[in-house]
Amino acid sequence: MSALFPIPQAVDPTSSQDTPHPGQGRGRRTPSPEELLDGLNEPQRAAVVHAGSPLLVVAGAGSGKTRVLTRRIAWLISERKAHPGSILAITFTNKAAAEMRERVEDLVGRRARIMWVSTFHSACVRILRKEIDKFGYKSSFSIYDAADSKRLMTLVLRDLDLDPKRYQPRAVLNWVSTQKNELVDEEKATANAKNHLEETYAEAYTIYQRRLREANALDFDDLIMTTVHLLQAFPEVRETYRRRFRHVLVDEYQDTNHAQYALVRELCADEPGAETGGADRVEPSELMVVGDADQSIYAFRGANIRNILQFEEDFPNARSILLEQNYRSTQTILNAANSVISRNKGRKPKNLWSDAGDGDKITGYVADDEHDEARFVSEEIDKLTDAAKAKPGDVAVFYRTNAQSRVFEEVFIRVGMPYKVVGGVRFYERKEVRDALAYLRMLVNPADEISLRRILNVPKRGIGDRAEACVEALAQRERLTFWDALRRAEEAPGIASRSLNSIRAFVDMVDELQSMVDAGERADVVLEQVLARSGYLKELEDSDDPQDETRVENLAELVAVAREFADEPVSGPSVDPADTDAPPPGLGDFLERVALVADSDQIPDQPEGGDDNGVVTLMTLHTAKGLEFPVVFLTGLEDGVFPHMRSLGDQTELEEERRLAYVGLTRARERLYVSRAVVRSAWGAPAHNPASRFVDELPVDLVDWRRTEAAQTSWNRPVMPSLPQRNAGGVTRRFGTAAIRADSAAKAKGTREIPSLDPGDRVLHDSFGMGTVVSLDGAGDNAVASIDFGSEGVKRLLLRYAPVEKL
DNA sequence: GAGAACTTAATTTTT
DNA sequence: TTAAGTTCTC
Repeated sequence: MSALFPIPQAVDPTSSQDTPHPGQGRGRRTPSPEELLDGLNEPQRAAVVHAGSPLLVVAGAGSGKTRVLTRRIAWLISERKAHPGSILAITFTNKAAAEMRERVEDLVGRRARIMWVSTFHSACVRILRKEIDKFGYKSSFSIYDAADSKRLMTLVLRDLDLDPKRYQPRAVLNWVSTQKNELVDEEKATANAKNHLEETYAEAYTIYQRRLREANALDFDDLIMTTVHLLQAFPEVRETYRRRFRHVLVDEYQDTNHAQYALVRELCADEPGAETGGADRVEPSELMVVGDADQSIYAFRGANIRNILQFEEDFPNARSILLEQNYRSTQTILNAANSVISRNKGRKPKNLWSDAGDGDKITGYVADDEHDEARFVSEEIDKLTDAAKAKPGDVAVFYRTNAQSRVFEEVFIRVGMPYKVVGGVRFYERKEVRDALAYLRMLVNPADEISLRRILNVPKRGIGDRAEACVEALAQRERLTFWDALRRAEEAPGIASRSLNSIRAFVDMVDELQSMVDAGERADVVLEQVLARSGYLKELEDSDDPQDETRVENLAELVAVAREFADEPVSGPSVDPADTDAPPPGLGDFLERVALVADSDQIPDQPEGGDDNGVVTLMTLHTAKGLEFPVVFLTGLEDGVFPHMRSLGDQTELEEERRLAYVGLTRARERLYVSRAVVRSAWGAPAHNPASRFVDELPVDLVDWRRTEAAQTSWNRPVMPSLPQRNAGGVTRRFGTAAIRADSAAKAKGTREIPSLDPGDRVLHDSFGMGTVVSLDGAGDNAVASIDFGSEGVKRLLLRYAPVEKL
């Protein structure tokens, strides 16, 4: 757990090409123009030197877009004399940001440090910390992650007395998130509501926002939306940032949502008429966006491919540059990827090519089950390492969902293969880590009710539900924050005197800790004091639950992370050197950093030669975006797994899955493996999945099948009246004891019965909410219903699996 | 108020 | 299968 933070370090092996003078990058270098263009092809050079109009770089996988971005920034500073502080570069992850900063620094020296290179979210936080007082927030606002948001929404829904079955926090939050990504605030959402469901959602949205505000907190989506609103509401603020950022560069533009697009526009768009044409008029900033529509894989969280497809319309007289030469993979791998992605409709044709030669064929393997598949992968890695063809650190294993990592872990542990799972149950989502952070957040921002109530009785200190409810009642009656109500708990009617004593002790402890924070104490010291004084650590240490041992270790790790942070030089990424009044990084800065880390920020840095052979990296396909590995295993290629079951009935979603496959295939440099399991256990019972359609889309002559389904013994194969059809939801369960068990379990639950539906019926779906049946196809197990879920759109659902209930 | 025992729901992807 | 949430019991 050492790479939780983007510690600047070259990871991409190709980065060495960009550091021709190692050790010399610290000073104030002035590279020659030739040096900055060295090794670039024509279109790449054009992108680096382009000046003036908005620029779209369509960068196919592995076409060197990161090089183009870093060289361009260096070019701006070095050749066009741009002030580094006038550059805003947006990347997808913190890690990518740190890498980019490092590489530019290698080219032009330390002055590059004051560029803003960050994610959208970090950049917005930075702006908001400075400006959000204009909206009545305090600059110490908390950032709520998904779990905090869910907790808060649960409270809101409870307050509204809504049936928790009908209105699940997740579903409501998804809806709210969509609104925010579209820059629809709670008032507009209320006005837009077209039916009862939307009215209810809008009401929840309104109260949710009110409580966020009372807690002086913003959720992830608020960070972007509020920044846009700020720039729109205060023209002088907007002018400040427009004048400041003369160069805006956005990476992964295909994954931006509407709010992010609007933010870019606020900063960069030319605006006829807004100014009177006087001397005050600010020339629009230079904008460059880089992306690849074929790698757009975040539509589910609001990303809008239209942003990249219609860039030329959005920004008149924009120029486009296409990068098609791939410097990463063999031609075999590229042909496979091209073949798959070409099945998507309505895409701009693009053909990646490489002069790296054909290389090895793709290796295919059909496993009996997921254990067999994992064993195959591990044995294959063994063979490669024994033959010195690869080191564990060269290898990545990809899968569609995090749950699939378990089998690989089991096998890898058994055979002693070093590995690291990226993502999954993340460090910062562990209970003990979240508890510790909740303490810290509530110290910095006592209005943060969610954090405060999370730890109010953790460890147990005799402040139970009863007492908590009394305090909350007091808070609501007196219009106090929960914390202020706690301080005046003796006024709460009906509160037990025993609870009152506990509350007093708690308040005293918090007061003491808060005075430490106010005194500017280091984050790690505060954290240690929190763990000690709250008794949290002691409770874990005294426990005989073996799980609690690892919890203690995780907390020690968190303290170490805090210490590392506190020891950082003052010019950390979140401190603006241009701000002379910027205080040294404190607890608040630490929490901010922690709130914005992503899975991909923890990808292990590959060792630079030496004896260390690195570790195999396991991750989801989504996390793999932007990375590359000499050896890639693409696993679980089964219809229902990948493409995921929920995408099978929907053309748009299926195309997104296909883009995901394209991303996965193009991560490989030399060797690519594709595998699937005939039988895979999914929540208890084994399921029999047909081959992924993406396998069929690979050119046959490119794949060398090490083992095929025909190699299975006959009793292992499905003996079914109708063999699995390649249709929407071609997922079949095998007959046999397991299937019977699954069926009886389903019956016992009473929800897995296939509902008999007719067009016009009203239904309730677990995540889409209420809908109306439009039409039905098929019968029995294969029955598929088209259901209109209003704002969620019309979905085709396989009734056998879809969590729908007839109303 | 706390812990045990039970039920139930969820399994897509994440800044 | 597992985790999280709810109810029950002391």
